[in-house]
Order: sequence, then structure tokens, then C-alpha cells
Amino acid sequence: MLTASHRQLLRVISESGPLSRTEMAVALGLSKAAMSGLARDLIDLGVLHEAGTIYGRGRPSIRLDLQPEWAFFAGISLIQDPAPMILCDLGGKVIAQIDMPLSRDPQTIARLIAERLPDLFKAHPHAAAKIGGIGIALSGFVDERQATCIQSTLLNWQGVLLAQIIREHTGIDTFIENDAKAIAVHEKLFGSTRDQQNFSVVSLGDGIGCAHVIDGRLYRGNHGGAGEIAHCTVEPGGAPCRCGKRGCLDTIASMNAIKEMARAEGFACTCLSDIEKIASTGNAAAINILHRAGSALGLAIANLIQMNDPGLILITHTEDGLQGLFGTVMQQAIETNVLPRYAGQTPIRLRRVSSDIWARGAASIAAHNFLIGPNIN
Amino acid sequence: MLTASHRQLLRVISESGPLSRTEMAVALGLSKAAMSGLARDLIDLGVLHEAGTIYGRGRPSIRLDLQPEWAFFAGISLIQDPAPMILCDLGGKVIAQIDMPLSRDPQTIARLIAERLPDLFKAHPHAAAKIGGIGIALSGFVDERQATCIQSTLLNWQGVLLAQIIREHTGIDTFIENDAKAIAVHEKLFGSTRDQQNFSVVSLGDGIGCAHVIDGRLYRGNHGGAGEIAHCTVEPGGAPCRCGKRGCLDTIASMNAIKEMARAEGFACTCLSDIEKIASTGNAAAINILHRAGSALGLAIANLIQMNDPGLILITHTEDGLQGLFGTVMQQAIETNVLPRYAGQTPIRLRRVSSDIWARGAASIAAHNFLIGPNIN
DNA sequence: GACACTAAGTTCACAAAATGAACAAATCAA
DNA sequence: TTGATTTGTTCATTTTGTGAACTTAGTGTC
Repeated sequence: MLTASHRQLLRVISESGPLSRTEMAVALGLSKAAMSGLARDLIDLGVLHEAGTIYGRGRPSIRLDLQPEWAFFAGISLIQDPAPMILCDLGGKVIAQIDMPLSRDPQTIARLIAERLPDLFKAHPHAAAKIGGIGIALSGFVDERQATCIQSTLLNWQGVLLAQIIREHTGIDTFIENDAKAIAVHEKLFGSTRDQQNFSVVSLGDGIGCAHVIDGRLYRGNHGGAGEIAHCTVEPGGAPCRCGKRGCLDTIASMNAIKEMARAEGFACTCLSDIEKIASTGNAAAINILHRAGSALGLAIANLIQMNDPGLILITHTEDGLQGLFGTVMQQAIETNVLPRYAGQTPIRLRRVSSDIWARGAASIAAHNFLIGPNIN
Repeated sequence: MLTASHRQLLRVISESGPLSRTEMAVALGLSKAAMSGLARDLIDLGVLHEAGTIYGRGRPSIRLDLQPEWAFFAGISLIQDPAPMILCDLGGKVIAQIDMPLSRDPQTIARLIAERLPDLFKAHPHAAAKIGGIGIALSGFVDERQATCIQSTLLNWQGVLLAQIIREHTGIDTFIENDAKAIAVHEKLFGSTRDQQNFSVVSLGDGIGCAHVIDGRLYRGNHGGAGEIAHCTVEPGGAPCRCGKRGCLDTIASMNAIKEMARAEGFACTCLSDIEKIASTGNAAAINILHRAGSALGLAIANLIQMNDPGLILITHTEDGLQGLFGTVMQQAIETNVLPRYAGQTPIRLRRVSSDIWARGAASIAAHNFLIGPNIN
């Protein structure tokens, strides 16, 4: 089996991509001798493979990387209907994708997953035997063992042992996680922030999600609630939110809220771009909606930067139109509300993502547990 | 010398107080056999001593604890004039306290410290030989090696290698840290939050400081700026702050700001209690100042809770009067701006501290580096 | 007070993990 | 072709930790 040193090595490779044995030895603080043995173990197991040779002065160095086909992971997003189900390899590449009907009943969900799994493996029969785990992304609070959904308003759950139920139905190791936190783990493991030790992800879907990676690990907070930026108050005494309090960011800057405010103004729009278009014609109401939303989101992100000084903010969005007024005002609001000393010091990276991002995040949760181990000290 | 296992053991003891060898073995995940050896090493070195016996069924367990006289630490606060200098032992107990004149010149500071050290040791000559380090608390940004002051507005510094300069003058290992972060380390090492893995400290002195402990370690942020809550915007477009932006918490809720606003109203007051007294007579202007300040601070803390879900918020204050209107409004504002699901889930602990808290924090920085090692991965 | 019972802590032979130094391998530069 | 240079392996040795048996120091009971 894998020792702690093997796990550490896998973590380093997952962070810093293909590395030579010597580089790994330095990164782990081990001798070349120890490294040699660890690498052989993992190559013999089929986890690592030699991927390219770097020529320089002296003996060329052989870069080792993860063998993508060593293990596969299923990821399911329970925040969409139908619920996307994807299969990805150890490199994070999606190799199959299907849908399943969304249910709110844990037993039904588990049964549906078990039923649909064979379809996911249809084109990749070799992957079935090498399945490393199932990951589930959902909206709500999850315990630190990534097994129990403590509470979910959307699914109307309270203390649901979802991971175990799915494990019983499928016989496969299963982990669940909050949607935004799943995206953060995805970005850390497979995305553009692999080598960042401290960053925050803000995910703009229908709602606003946020999660922090601190010291290279997902920070879940003491009750699993870190990153609940959507319910930060940005307009004290503002409009009531479905959470029960007032002036939450969610009521002003989420795509749902923006669209609802636009509909209330009588605009026919189904996406952000529609409203941006109307605003670009000079319509005051549309401009106002977008301006207010952008300022609010920017203020919240600025406060996040002040509070946590992350190395990077990654904003993932599933809608087009972030180059418009909303996005521009947001970026300005960040600039004006961050300590001048900091302004521009924290890169803000915008990335348009497809709506399978949550399923991919879910699969990443499974991959993380399989490869590096649970996210616990 | 001390191995990594010894350090881990010291960390556990510093967190969980006196423990028996068996308890330590469990806490470290080691065998009783390995534990036995580690404990003997540290007892022979004089770091640990047997402190009391617990009788139960079976052989009594002997609790081991740090030997407070094993090492001593000097702490100096550069945020006050005169600058307090304290000497404390490994248990965090202050055994001597003197003042030194505050200077803004690094060389002068180092010289003054070297000159005053003998006075600090006067009543404790045995401590001089056992000095484990010097810690300095200052207002500003410090690098992750706790050696260089990257920037300090108060001291008008930029890139000052203070630790090294003091080391050269005194021959003693020296570390510097931001004031609020020093308090956080103090509370983690010696205070009431020793066993908490995730908490934030909000320190109300003349200004507002804040620092986070995450996964048991001080989280400094990517540029050493984590916890800059004082310059979170709470009133967008509000009054200009000396930092260059507008509506910062610092302009509304710091003791300096409160007193200034009170003076602008023509009140003769030198401390919070004075204004509280005036407000308690029904004076609208005084009530307004305190209400506005309390709401703003409460809002910022609520946003901190939403953002980071800490296990505890410790508010340290050097002034009396936190039981009055300001404190009450603050607590209410926290409650109303936190997700109802969370409300009351995050304990808010208020603690009146004396003004030597920063010097004590500074000494704790030295103690932490000496005992557990640098705060780096 | 003798005896069993319980749990803490120690000892010791052994296993696992990492090291350091010598060495083999694979290239570039002259 | 030769030397320089750097990667990676091998192996004897050291360091670190384990498991099982053992010692120790008490409590509880008859």
C-alpha cells in the first residue's frame, strides 16, 4: 500500500506537474536514494510513468508524471436538472458524459447512479475495473469527512448520510462536497491554479459560491461553512433574502437575482448577455441593475481580499457577458475597495466554464481522496 | 537537537496542556514505545517535567508539562510610546517589565534594546543565559520569515531588515510580526484559545487589528496581509481614510475614530467609557456615534464569519466600556448579519486586556519560533 | 491484608524508512 | 575522444518507530 511518503509525492506531482526524480527529492526534502525507491514503487504500481526527457548539461533528466489511465472517477452534480454525470481520468480529462434525472430522495439518487453507471462505462469498459471513487457536488453544508450532508435548503435535507447510501448501492467509495468547494478542489488538482498555495474561487452560476484554498488545502471552516460569501451583507437593511436576513449579496448580484430584477422591469431576457445588450442601448433601468450587482460583487470580493489576502481570485462563470458593464463595474469596485497598497497585487482571473464544471468538481473530490487522501489533518 | 517528532510533541503539549505519555502517544499517532523515548529525551533536556499524577483504575498516569524555566523570551511592542519591554517564561508568564523610548530608526531601536536588556534581566539573572529569543510587534506588513518589515505607515518603513539588525546588536535570535498577528499567536500558544484549531482575533486598540488562526497555525496571507479588516469598506463612498480609500471600518469604529468624532461634537472625553456615559444620559449625538461604530464593527465581523466560518471570534480590547451601547450594538449587528443557520454557532468572546498585550504577543512570536519552529510549511 | 484486576510506562529485538557515499549512465563541450 | 556535468541507482549504515512481553503502581474486593 501507499505510505505517507508516497502520498506526499503524489501531492507534489499533482501540484507541480511532471518532475524529475531529483526535483521531487528536493521538493520533498528527501535524499535522491529515498526518492529513487519511492519512484520505482509508484512506477511498478502503474501510478507514474516516464513522460519525456529533458536534455541539458549532464545526464538528461526523465520527467515522471501521473499515468492518467491508472484510475477513473465518476462525478455527479446534484445542483442541476437533469443531473450531469461524468467520467474522468487521473489527469482530469472528461472521457464520458451522460445525464440522469434529478431526485431529492437519497435512496432514489443512489439507485439512479447505480443504474446509470454502466452507461457511463459503455465506451470505456477498461475504466470500470479501475474506478477509484464517486464524487457528488451539491448545494449545502457537508461534514468534514465529506460523507454527510448536514443541511441543504435546495434539496431539503438535514443530516443525510448520502455517501454511505451510494456506497451501499454501488460498492464504490463515495465522497460528497459543497458545489463551490468542489470547484476549488478541481482547480487545485487539475485547473490553472495547481501551483497556487492560497487562492479563492468565486463561482457564478445561478447563485454565488465561494471557497478558499489555504496552504494548498481546501479550507472548509469550522462548520463546513467557509466561503458563504453569498450571504454576506452588502446592503444593510436591504431586501429580504430567502435565507432569512436582509441585504445579502445573493439578492443583488446572483444571476438569478439579476434576471429577476430585469424581469420585474419588464425586460424579456434569459441570460446576462440579453440584459447587457439592453444596457448598452442606454436603458437606465438595465444599467442600474448591472451597476448595482457589479458594485456589490466587487465590494464583497474586495472585502474577501482584505480579510484573507489570497494569492489569486478565480471567478468562474457559466454565462457569457462578463466582459460587459457588470464585469467592468465589478473589477472597478474591487480596485476601489482594496487597500491602495494591495490594488492590483491580487490577480483577478475570470474564466468562462461550461455547466459540467460541478460534475467535474465532484469527480475531483473523488480523485483527491483517492490520490492524496482525505482533506483532514 | 530536536527532531521533527520532538517538535510535534511540543506543539501538542502547547495546545493541550499537561498530558500523560499515553495520551501524547495517541495524539501523535505513535506507539507507547516511541513516546517513551521522546519523553525521556525532552525530560533529560529539561524541556518537560512531570507535573502531577492522576489516579484512576490501574497504574496512575503522570502528566508531563513544559518546564516554564527552560527558556525565556523578550517581547517589545513598537506600537506604543514608550515602548513596553517584557520578559516572559515558557509558560507565557510575565516576570519582568520595563519601558524603552520609542524610535523610528531601526539602528536606534536595536541599540536601545541591547542597552535595556540587562535591566530586564536584573531581577532574574538566571534567565539571561536561557534567553530563547526576542520578539517585536509592530504595525505594518511583515514577510513570511518574520524577519523583514515590508511596509509600515506608522513607522514610515519600507523593507527594513529589523530582525537581523537587532540580532547583530544583541546576539539573540529575533523575530518580528504584525501586532494583531502577534496577539493571535499569543492566544494560540498561551491564551484561552490554545485548543482551538480555527479562530480569529479582533483586537481593539487605538485602531482595529485582526488575525486568523487556521488549522492551528497563523495564516499570514499571500502578502502577509490577511486580517486587514480595518480597511474593509463598510460604508461605500463614505469618509476618506488615511489609507487612501473611503468608508473603511477604521474611519468609523476604531477607538481613535470614535474619540475623534466625539471631540468633533464637542464632548470632553479621553476614553470610550466617557462617551458611553454621555450616551447613557440620552445624548443623541453620542448615541449616534456609538451606534454607527457598533453596527459597522458588527457587520465586518459578521462578514468575517460568513467568509471564513471560524470556530471562535476573540475580541480583545484595551478600553473599558465594551458592555455599553457600542458593544451591545456590535453583538446585535453580528447576529443580524450572520446566516440564521449560523447565528450563535460562532462564539464571540470579549476580553479586556492590558496594554502590555502587544509586548506579550511579541514574546509569544519568539516563543513559537523557539518551541515549535517557524510558521512555514 | 492478600489477591486479582487494571492501566501506565519501559524494555528489547526487530522492521521500516531514510541517509551518505560510491558508482553507473547519459549527455554536452571542447 | 576525452573531460565535465548532472541524473539516477546501489548498498551498507543510521535513524525512527513497532509489537509484544514485562514491570510498576495503583484500585477494588473479599
